[in-house]
Amino acid sequence: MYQLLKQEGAARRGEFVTVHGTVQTPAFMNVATAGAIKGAVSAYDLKDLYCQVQLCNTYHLHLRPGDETVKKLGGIRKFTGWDGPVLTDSGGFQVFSLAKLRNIKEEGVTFASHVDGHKIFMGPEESMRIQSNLGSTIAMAFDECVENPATYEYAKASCERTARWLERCKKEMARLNSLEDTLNPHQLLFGINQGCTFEDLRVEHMKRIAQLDCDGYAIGGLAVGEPTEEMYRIIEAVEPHMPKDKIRYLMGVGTPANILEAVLRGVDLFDCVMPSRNARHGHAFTWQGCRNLLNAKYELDEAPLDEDCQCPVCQKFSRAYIHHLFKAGEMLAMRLTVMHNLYFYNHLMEKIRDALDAGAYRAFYEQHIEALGRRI
RNA sequence: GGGAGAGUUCCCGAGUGGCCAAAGGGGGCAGACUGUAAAUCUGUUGUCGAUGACUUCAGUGGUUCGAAUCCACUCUCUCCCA
Repeated sequence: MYQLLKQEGAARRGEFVTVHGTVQTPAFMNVATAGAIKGAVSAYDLKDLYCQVQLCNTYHLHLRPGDETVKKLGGIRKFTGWDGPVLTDSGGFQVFSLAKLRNIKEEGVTFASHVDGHKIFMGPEESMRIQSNLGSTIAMAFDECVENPATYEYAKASCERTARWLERCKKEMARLNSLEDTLNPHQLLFGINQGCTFEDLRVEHMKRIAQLDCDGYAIGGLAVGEPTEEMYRIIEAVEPHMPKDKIRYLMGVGTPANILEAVLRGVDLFDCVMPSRNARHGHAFTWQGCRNLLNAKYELDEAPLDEDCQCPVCQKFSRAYIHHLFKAGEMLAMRLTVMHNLYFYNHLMEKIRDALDAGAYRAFYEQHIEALGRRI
């Protein structure tokens, strides 16, 4: 359950209590799609990085190693060695990202496996069953993440269907949670708001799913190619209609600046592949902006990735060394940079919470928003 | 000493008369990445006063309207025989 501790404008400081641990919000979830954070970072490292919640993916784990297998091995938390809360994404986003291979109907979606091309059918019930087998703390509703741009007609039909799917998810989850051999009888369900960039569809959809009394509410289908200002506009339109006593999760977002902006607009929870993916591609996030360690200018730079960072990587290694590791194709380059970036994101959230606790979020925002968006 | 082959742009390597500033790799330089089919993708990589000009394919000289490509000699390297 979510408890609002403090509010400053729309920005919220809260606490989300689950059977697998309490999450201090605003929080960032570290993305471990197939059960591991890419870049050779294990659950073993996550404590050092102040990770609170790990996110795993239904579709990927269903394909490999198989959700039944994960269940036999004690569930996703035991399997990956991470004993904190885990949120599993529903596979809805994969329907979108595997766009060329899909066929969407009322019952669900048929699409081709990216591993071997075999046909997979997934609907609300299938997604809930898989997530139940994975035994995550939080299951996400099975939704359709519509491409941008989309026509009004398609967006309307799609988000109405997503609302109907949520009702089915809720029903199936209640059934699964009451089964005797379920891994987590207290598995939570988050509903997902859709409606593309159409404010009226977004609001209407939000009002409708708010009545279903989910354990949390997510805003999905943003940061999929629309201008950033559009995203902020949609959050502002939807937020007043989100239940105050439920946690709010902005899916797949974002840059450090995006997070500051979204917290300002009342969002509590985030996840994004950016800190890990960009790290693998040589980019380190810092309080002064984002730097590309591949650049020749770091060849003789003995400073740490971020002079203001207390992470294990910045305590020991120089930009010059990490630059060299990237040039030499050493996997340590990725590991170190991913670790730094995840620490940076988690630490950024901690600073945001500190500022909210002190009633000084607006000042914190003003102080950092410009620098965080820079490229250095 | 005799015979055979080879020298191409930062590197490897294609090119055997004009469509060649020269394929393709690699490397270099930069960019992208937002619920991860992503250790991936894109651009660029002779010089300049730049929709054109100039210099370059070991060196020198030659044949030709035109040469990285043909000829002669020189240099260097590799292999085989002594």
